[in-house]
Amino acid sequence: MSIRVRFAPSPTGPLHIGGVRTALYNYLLAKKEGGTFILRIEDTDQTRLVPGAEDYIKESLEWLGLTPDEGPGYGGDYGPYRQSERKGLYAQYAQQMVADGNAYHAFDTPEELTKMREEQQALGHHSAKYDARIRMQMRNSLTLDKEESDKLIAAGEGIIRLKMPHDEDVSFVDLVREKVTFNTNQLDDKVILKKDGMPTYHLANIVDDHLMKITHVIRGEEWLSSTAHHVLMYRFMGWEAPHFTHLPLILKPTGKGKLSKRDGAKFGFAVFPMEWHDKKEDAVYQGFKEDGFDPKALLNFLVLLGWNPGNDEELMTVERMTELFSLAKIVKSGARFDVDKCNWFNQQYLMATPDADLLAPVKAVMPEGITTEDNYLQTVIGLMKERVYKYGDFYTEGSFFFSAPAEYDEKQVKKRYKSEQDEHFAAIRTMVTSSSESAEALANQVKAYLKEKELKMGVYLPLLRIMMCGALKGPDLFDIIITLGSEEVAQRYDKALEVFKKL
RNA sequence: GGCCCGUUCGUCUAGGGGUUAGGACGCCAGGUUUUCAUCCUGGUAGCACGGGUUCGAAUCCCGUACGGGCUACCA
Repeated sequence: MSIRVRFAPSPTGPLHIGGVRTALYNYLLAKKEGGTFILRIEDTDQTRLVPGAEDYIKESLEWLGLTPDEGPGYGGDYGPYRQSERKGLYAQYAQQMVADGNAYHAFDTPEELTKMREEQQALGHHSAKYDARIRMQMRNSLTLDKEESDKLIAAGEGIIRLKMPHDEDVSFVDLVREKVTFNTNQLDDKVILKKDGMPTYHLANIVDDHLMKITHVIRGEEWLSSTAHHVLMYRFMGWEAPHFTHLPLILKPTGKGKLSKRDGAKFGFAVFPMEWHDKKEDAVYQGFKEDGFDPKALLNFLVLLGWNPGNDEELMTVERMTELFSLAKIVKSGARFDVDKCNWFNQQYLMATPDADLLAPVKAVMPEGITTEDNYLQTVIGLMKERVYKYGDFYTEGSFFFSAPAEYDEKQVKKRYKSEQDEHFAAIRTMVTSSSESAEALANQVKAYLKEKELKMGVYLPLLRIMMCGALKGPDLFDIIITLGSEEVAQRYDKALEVFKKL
């Protein structure tokens, strides 16, 4: 049987980086096994829907290259792929479970539920569950007489809850954790069909996974605790359950807890694939795309956060990941998000990408008002690419390619500059402002002069660099001079010397 | 609180009864460079703790501690 996996996000906001990794693992398994990667939108909670979130998810997946084989807008024989459009499908299964005695109608109001929880809390039961012990004290089709209950159901009142069997161990195999067991006495009677007729996650999930012939469920660890409910429902329906794999969570770089939406701003990096404008909060969350990451680098970093190929390979294309991927090698424990390593991956990709291919993404993140010839920018890219991490760094780290230095490293200038050197500077100026055939030729010319006059390279060259760049950093000095062009070099030269004299 | 899952360098991880506990990021030092970066070489640093089992435990078992998740008519 062909493998079918799904990535099933809820369109309640932007796609979190943990979700990206979940999508990636699903994608990799599908591709490795020649299976199908499905996108399913889990929008059963109408109150939490966020406009634009679904489009954001799809755009993000496409930017990352994780394009679904089936899904809303992608076609497929098992649609619709949006749960809200499948609304009519779910009730019959809930009703079947009721008919079989595995579920029941409940009529408790939210107030009654709150009251029950408060009472239980007062009795010393922490976060009381609607379970076997409690259900006989509540208003439902199990406690009310049939006539009354039927009347309420006919009036469209109530919801449907799963009826947990008494004291039964429910086990399932998690492909990374092996056997996991829950006792039904610890499990609550989960709501499966809501007042508005929508299913909850639990029902929608098993119905759709079954109908869509999903073979492997790969999802975050937050679902591990409710998997016993799902397993039980498959059993109630007489359906074969898919294989389960629960992924360890991605944790904050430091401190406690899982990586959250706000950690991006807190630690200074993106936690979303693309920029997200939160209208409700009137806030903008940064994205890896806008931050200047190569999606391939992001994926490479993410794939290793919770999985390894079993050897020392780290730099991998998606094709290579696909070859090597295996659920068995997924790690059990949570992984901290390490910004440094993420940057390092991007740098590796940057260095391996031809300059011409970098042109477009670098232009895309250039600040407004900065316009350059493509040829010029490509030269800058070539010179700068092994000293930057992200696309935006070409501008910030290589600012001297776009405007003359506004200030100079005073300390370094004072250490080296003396006005007696002016005669030599005049001579060097002539060399660097006349056209040279190459950086190498110019370098030889200047160095020959310094040697002839018995001057120190360690004094003149750094000063020359500071004239051009403002500081002791950047690519080869003579490459910079050639790239800048004699006119610009002359201007910077004169301006800098003037400043040097006053220091 | 209850239930479930987990714990190897600071971080990501390999190893899964006998290893000098391996790699990568970071960091440090040296080399290369006029500088920064790249690159090369070297270094730093780890099996949470306590009991078992065993000739022998990082590895198996139990407990403790710590971390994580769940505990909604959210997903």
